[in-house]
Amino acid sequence: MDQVDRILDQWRAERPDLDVADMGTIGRVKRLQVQLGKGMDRVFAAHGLNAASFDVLATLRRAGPPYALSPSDLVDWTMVTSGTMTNRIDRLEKAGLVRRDRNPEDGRGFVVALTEAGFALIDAAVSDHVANQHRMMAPLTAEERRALDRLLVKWLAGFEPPEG
Amino acid sequence: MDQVDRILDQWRAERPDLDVADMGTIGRVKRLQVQLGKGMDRVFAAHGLNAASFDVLATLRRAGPPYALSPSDLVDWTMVTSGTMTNRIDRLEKAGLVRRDRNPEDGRGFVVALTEAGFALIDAAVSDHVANQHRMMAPLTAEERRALDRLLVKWLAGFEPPEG
DNA sequence: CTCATATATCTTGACGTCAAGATAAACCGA
DNA sequence: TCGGTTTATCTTGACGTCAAGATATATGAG
Repeated sequence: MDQVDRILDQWRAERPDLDVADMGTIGRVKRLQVQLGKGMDRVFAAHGLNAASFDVLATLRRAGPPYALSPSDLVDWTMVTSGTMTNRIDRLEKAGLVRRDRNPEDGRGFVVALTEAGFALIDAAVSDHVANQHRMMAPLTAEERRALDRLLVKWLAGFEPPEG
Repeated sequence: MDQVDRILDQWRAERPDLDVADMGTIGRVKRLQVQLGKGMDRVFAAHGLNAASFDVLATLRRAGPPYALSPSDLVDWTMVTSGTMTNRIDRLEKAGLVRRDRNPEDGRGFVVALTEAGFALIDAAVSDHVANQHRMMAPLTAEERRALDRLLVKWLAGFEPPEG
């Protein structure tokens, strides 16, 4: 009997006409996301980052050399709007973790590149981050994790059709 | 090969020392939450609500008669801070969907009560909401939904221990 | 009865986000 | 070459949220 069960019981008492089984599953996804977010924020904060700045630095890092992408590329990878990305880049630039260089191939735009400090910071942070994610999966066995991931892949495919 | 797989492939190429399987699962939870949130927002907007206002009205509605809770009770049910709840109540009060009545049992506080308009609105909205959630689960079979819910219950219990 | 402490709620200031629109440069057909 | 269209990026204004602290009332030990 967790908090979600208590909510469903209330609905069943007040609105017995509704089938709230799916509400429970979706509610648990929401609550898990909140808890996972808090857990990840702690690791980011230990490196002077937050989820937004980690997201950008990690995207640049895993893109490989020369660790530089246009703001549009970053928007495509990160599920945020262009206005949000402008803010994120502004903050990271002030912190000396990225640089804006004129895009030699398109005079309308820039490329955002990791600085040396940015590279060192994200490389250390992502190691801690992965260890932390591993700890947060502890309630599930290896087999359960595989089963869960398979179900999430199938569900997510209904919203973000896989390509290629 | 979905977007999460592409991200994991990048990490495996750039940082083969990291085991990123858990990152994939957690990333999928995040992306699902974003997609589910967008889907739910559309239904809320159709009733002139957003996720924040729906959350409060639904909590009051499912509490049963007299559809009134203290701000503290609302905070306990909704995973937000007291400051956030004050803002939410302010907006709902301006919209005429809830009322603040002095709490006869505790002069420090109030009870927040659904108005007639608030009751009618949330009762209609929640019916649409449940139907919408059902549609968003369409990618999974009934059996898969049960399996998924079971796994989420177990995982979430690691963060929010069940009581009673 | 009184005062120290606990509790309930609200206020303030800072973020991160989005939608919509502004700006500027590239591209392309005629 | 030139002007219209497309694209890349940034700006603006409005929200929702949180952390920390302020305010007001209740409670209880003496």
